[in-house]
Amino acid sequence: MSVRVRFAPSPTGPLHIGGVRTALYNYLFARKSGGSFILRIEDTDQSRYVKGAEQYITETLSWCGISPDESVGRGGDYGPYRQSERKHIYRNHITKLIGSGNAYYAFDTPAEIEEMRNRLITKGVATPQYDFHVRENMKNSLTMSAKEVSQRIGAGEHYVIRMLIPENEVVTVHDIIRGEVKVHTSHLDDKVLFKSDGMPTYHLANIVDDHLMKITHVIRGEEWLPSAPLHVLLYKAFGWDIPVFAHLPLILKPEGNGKLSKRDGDRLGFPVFPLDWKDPATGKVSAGFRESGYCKEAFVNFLALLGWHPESEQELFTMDELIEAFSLDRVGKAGARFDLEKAKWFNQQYLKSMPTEQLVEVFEENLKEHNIPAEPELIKRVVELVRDRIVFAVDLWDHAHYFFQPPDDYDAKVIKKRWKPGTGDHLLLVKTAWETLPQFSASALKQSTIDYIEKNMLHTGQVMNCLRLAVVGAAKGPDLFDIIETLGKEETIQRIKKAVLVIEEK
RNA sequence: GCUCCGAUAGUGUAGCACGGCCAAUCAUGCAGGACUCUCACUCCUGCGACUGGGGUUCAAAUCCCCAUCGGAGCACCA
Repeated sequence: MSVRVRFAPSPTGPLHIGGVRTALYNYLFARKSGGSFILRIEDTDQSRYVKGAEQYITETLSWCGISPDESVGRGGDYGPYRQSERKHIYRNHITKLIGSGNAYYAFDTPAEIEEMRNRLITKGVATPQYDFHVRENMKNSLTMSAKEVSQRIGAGEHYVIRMLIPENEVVTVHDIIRGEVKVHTSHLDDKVLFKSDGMPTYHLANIVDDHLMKITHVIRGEEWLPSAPLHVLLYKAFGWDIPVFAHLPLILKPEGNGKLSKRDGDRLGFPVFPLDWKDPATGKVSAGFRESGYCKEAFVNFLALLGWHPESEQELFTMDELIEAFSLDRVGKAGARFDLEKAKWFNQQYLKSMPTEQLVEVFEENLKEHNIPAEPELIKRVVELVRDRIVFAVDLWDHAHYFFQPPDDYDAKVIKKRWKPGTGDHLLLVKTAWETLPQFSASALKQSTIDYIEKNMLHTGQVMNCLRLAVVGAAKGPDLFDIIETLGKEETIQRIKKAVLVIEEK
């Protein structure tokens, strides 16, 4: 039987990176085993539906290179792939469950349930829930005649359908990552399977769809582990084969305790979403990795290693290499802490191997934004000079803007440390020496400068640092003579004259 | 509170199913150094961990028990 896995998000907001990782692991597992990866939209809760969320999910997966074999957009033999379009299917199946005595109608109002809970609490019951202790005392098809049940339903009375949890059993969940997880049914409650609005709950819809879509492995977040026993019971009640489970460890916030949340991103200033997300209600924008300058390869690579470790010590993976190396039994059990530094490191690694042309494209955009026209040759040259010192492609501007616009101020700290009486004169004399050079090349400039320094018994740093300050405005950047050669004779001379004038005046 | 899950350096982790090769891996981070006009890059060196307590054993990071700490779940949400 061929492997079939699914990613089944709810369109209630932007996909969180934990969700993206779940999708990624499903995808890797499917590809590795030559199986299929299905994208199913779980939109059974109309009240929580958020416009644009489904689109966001699709766009995220597409950005990451995670392409579903079957989905709303692509279609497939097991559609529809949106749960809201599968209502009738759930209806049919729940009827079977009632027929076999595994589920029952319940007419209790929310107030009545609340009252029941309060009663249990005063009796000292630790977990006041709708279960075998109380179901015989509630308003449901277990306690009333078939006639009364059909009368109530016929009269249009609101009702839900609940799972009848068997009383004294031990349910075993087989999980690739965690081994066997055993839970006694006395701790489970009679979960609602069908809501009074005519929609199934997650539990029912999920099991029915997974079975109908022939899902072989359920790979999902750890937050589902507690409800896995219920799901096993449901498969059994239907008489279906139970898929293999794999509950992925949580992604933890960078510092402190708890799982990573949207608020952490806002608070600490880093993205927790793959793409920018504009909340349709508030208009607030949450930052995404893509817009923050991460390349998709780095993002995927980073995510893959968040909770999974390959057999080798390899850290840099292409998607194909990930598929090759991935296996569920090497997914860790403990929560994986989100480490932004590591994410940056990945991005830097990918930036290094990125073709110059791609970086040039980014930088051309930057220049356009700043209304600076420039020759393609020059742009390329600049990108080559600074590309080693950036973490994000968008950093190019920070590291290269001075090639296109003269500094408008000079780093005060550097002035204080390096600029001595007489420095201005030296710079002007060096400049004069340069002007007589037959060629304005880095090597010639360097030779000429060294000659001057030696002849006047100066220290290298004394002159060089101030030259850099005059040309760049700060103590940073690539080789000074490369910068000057790139800038050209006229521009360099202008900048030195201006710098001496401005700094000596202070 | 109850149920379930987890715990190796600042962080991510390897090692744990089959106990000795573990004076514990790799990377990141940090510190120092080399290079150098500067910032980066690169290279070198260093820092730093088996949550605690019992037990089993000749031998425990690894197996067992307890404790502690942390997490998740406990809806007509998914």
